[in-house]
Amino acid sequence: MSKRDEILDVTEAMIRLKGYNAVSAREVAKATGIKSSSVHYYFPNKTDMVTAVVERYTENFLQNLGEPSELVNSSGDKYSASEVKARYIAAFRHALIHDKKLCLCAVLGAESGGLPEEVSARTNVFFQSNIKWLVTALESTNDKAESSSQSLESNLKESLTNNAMHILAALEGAMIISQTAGDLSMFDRVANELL
Amino acid sequence: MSKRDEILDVTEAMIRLKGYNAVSAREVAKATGIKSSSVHYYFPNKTDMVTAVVERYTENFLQNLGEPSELVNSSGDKYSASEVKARYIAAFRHALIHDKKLCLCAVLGAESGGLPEEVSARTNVFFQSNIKWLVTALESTNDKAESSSQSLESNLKESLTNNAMHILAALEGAMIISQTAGDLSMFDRVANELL
DNA sequence: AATTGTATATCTACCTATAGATAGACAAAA
DNA sequence: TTTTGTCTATCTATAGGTAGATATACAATT
Repeated sequence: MSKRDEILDVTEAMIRLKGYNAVSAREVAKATGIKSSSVHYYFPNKTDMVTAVVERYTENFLQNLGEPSELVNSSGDKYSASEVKARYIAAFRHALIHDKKLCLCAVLGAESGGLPEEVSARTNVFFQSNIKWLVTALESTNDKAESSSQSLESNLKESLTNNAMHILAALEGAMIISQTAGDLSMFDRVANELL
Repeated sequence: MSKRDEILDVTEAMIRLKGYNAVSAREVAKATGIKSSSVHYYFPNKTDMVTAVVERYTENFLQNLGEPSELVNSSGDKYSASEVKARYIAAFRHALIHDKKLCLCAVLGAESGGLPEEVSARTNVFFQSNIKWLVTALESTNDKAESSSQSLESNLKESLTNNAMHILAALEGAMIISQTAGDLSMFDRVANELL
């Protein structure tokens, strides 16, 4: 792996644990075996560095979710709404249980009032593209009645969007609360309510 | 108001905007019209100061919610589950819309891996007492079937707890996402899904 | 083959600003 | 005359960032 990628890895991990302002170039440098001035060789300033981290995180996250249109289960059938949600939940669950860290954008979003604009803008892109993914994936299922009460065509998309926002919000919140409580099972209890 | 309370107010507001590590004694001092050494007169160190902020925030929040047993509507009837949830949502809505800030504990929870233990412990107390409040308030309503599918007595409480965690998580997440998006209406769209 | 040039990646050394905190003077109030 | 609240002055550590030396590798030039 390139040194640049190592730097991005370490920076991402540190932010996901402690937040933007708790991460310094010196710490990142120490963890990657170089000096802080060498970190500045790759990323002239902290804003650039964290912007790159958020962009990479968002790309990887969406790539891991896959194209909403290509979601088919083992029988080759289109996903049901429940299957879409389960797949989506699994992505967040992996971040929390496997990485033992929060979602990068939950952390940055919580600090967003004090971040460089470039960083908070990228954080928002993560949220918006997640909502879009969920809406698209849920739209292409058959059991559309699942999502809400309305059935007028014009309200269906809005209703799915509300549902998508709700799912994203609940998962981000559940990660924060269960991590703070030191009780990761709490995440699953919330996630089960969403299916 | 006492200088001590002014300091707590300013510190709380700053953390809710930018996070723990973006707040300094000097900034707090400037905003309260004193010098940073005078801040240390009231709070020997930052951990003490923020611990006091979180404790006060939690007390005020619970006090504002009121005793779960005393929740009665204008007709003098016990609250329905929907009314309990609406009341709970209103407390978070006030923080976001009126104060124009996130929930203190959403911010601190997101940074919890890098906080002094005293602070993260108090943050967890906020979450746990909120869950307890919600469970108690929902328990004392009549329409218990609302919350989930199980009906065995032993599972009822667990089911209510899951529901409470879910509501808390969704509200905390919704605050973060809508604040980052600069679109506070998103909060209401998520909140409506919870009723 | 030896030499030179250039890009890449790293270092040491340093600068300025700020963070958290302390010591001790001073003034007003109780 | 002790307590309360504030100040000035200062310390040490760290943050973010820059300048400029150095080393290495690879290519082009003679």
